[in-house]
Amino acid sequence: MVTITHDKTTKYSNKMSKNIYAYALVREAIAKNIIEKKLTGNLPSERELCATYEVARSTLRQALGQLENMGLIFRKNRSGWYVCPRKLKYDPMRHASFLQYTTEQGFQPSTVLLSKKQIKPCKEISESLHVDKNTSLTSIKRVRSVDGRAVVVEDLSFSNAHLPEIEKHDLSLSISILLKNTYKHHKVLYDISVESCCLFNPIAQHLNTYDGALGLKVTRIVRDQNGVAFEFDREYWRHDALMIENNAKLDVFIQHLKP
Amino acid sequence: MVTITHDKTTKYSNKMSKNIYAYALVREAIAKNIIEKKLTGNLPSERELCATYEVARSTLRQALGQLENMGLIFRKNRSGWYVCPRKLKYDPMRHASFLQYTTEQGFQPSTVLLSKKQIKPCKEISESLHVDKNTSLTSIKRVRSVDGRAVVVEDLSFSNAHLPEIEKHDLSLSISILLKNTYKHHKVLYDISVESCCLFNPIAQHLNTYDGALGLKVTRIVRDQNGVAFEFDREYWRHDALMIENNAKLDVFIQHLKP
DNA sequence: AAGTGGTCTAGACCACGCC
DNA sequence: GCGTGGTCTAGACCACTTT
Repeated sequence: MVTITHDKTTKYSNKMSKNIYAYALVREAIAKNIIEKKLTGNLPSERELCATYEVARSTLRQALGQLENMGLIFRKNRSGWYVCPRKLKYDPMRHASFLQYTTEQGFQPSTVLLSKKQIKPCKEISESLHVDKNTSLTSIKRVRSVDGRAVVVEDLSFSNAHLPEIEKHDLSLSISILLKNTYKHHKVLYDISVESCCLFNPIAQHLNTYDGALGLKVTRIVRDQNGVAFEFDREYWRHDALMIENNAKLDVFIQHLKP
Repeated sequence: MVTITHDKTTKYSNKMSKNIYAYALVREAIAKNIIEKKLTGNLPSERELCATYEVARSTLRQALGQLENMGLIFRKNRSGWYVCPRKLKYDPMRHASFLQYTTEQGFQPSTVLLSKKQIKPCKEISESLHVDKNTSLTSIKRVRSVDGRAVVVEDLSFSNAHLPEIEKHDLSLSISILLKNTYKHHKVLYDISVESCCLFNPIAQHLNTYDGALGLKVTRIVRDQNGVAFEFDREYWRHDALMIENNAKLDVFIQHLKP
């Protein structure tokens, strides 16, 4: 049970004044309580919040939905609303393992391998890796968590020709370490793209969220030191778990790479 | 007026079957029509769609909201729902002007200067630019559009000391060209961060969207060839207008930059 | 003036988590 | 079995855009 501060004289559903709507007032009131740490852990139940702010449940849920979009709160399926933990900072260009950058930031990481199989590439992958659509690729799906909270589903496809016997390794561990130690890929290039997306089942289920939840989709094409693409990654992140960060790099150097 | 295809035998509000909910069925039906280009331009009115799919308006709006999160449709304030144009590809690391990369992709760009003033830095800016909190900075706000659709609000802060008389230039034009031609900054480094966010007024209004709409926040710290930070940018993008893209760069080179 | 989306209500019942 | 959030309805009125 959590008690929250709330000015009893405020009529949150009084929509007449200055085009300020009830859901916005409720949103701001709850946001204030979260930012000032008066609200932590789980929120009171929706029906309780309705009573507190004197609004209908759908109005309250509009406010909660926006707080969710802001990355302040999230829901566990049918169990309640919770204040979001801090975001993980992630540099998709950096040659660092999930284990490394999560522990650097004080998180407890874990990984579960969902599947491992041989696939034929879809159009996007065959074009990106420059392989024929009948080439066999090793495909693995993994879900990765920080502090017990699932944050990303990865869908990785590897060129068997480029990484012989890749399928025989333990692929729930760090791929970047495997590339370094077994395949001697110390120099790696990335093509990255990031966009806003929706998470649908079954990905949403793996992330303990709902069908249609907000996400961030990160796509990576990994190349060896000669520029040959050998790995295609799709990462579906919880939108509220992630801040993409990339530190200064010299534009000039990049131009030197294209002689 | 737009006619849409729709299997008349499907009862969209029959929620009993296989945990498939009405809003998900409506969402998929409309998405299919958009992807197959049977729906273009503006959608039928909400009340019309309610009748078509035999659902209540709030159920329909849940479906529309998810299609909006998917980046398939967007709304113009109280005028209707529209199919989204294609996304702009944007590389925040690249030393290219807005004019350049939009026209490269076949868009018609435009920029409006909203304000230009001298400010004192907030905590985040003073730390990023390593300047005292009493230092005066030139701050400009701009809104940029492609094909007449506002897509990003920029909030740029420049170090006056580093860019003397910056305030005297026409700041609705390209800053990167100004840096090159006037200040001879041919080599520039960036620190970038990207995260999901909500757009609130007045930013939401500049982007012709609603208070609480989804957005992407891109933060950039720009440094000169010596690594000295002289510009702090905050960019608030429509979430449905943008795909962040960054092409392959050698990790090794970056390590060489830190001797 | 008519039509649109935007806000809001007061209910109802369901599916699932937790005890 | 109780409490939670999840889905859904059928209205009402408002603010704004379009005609």
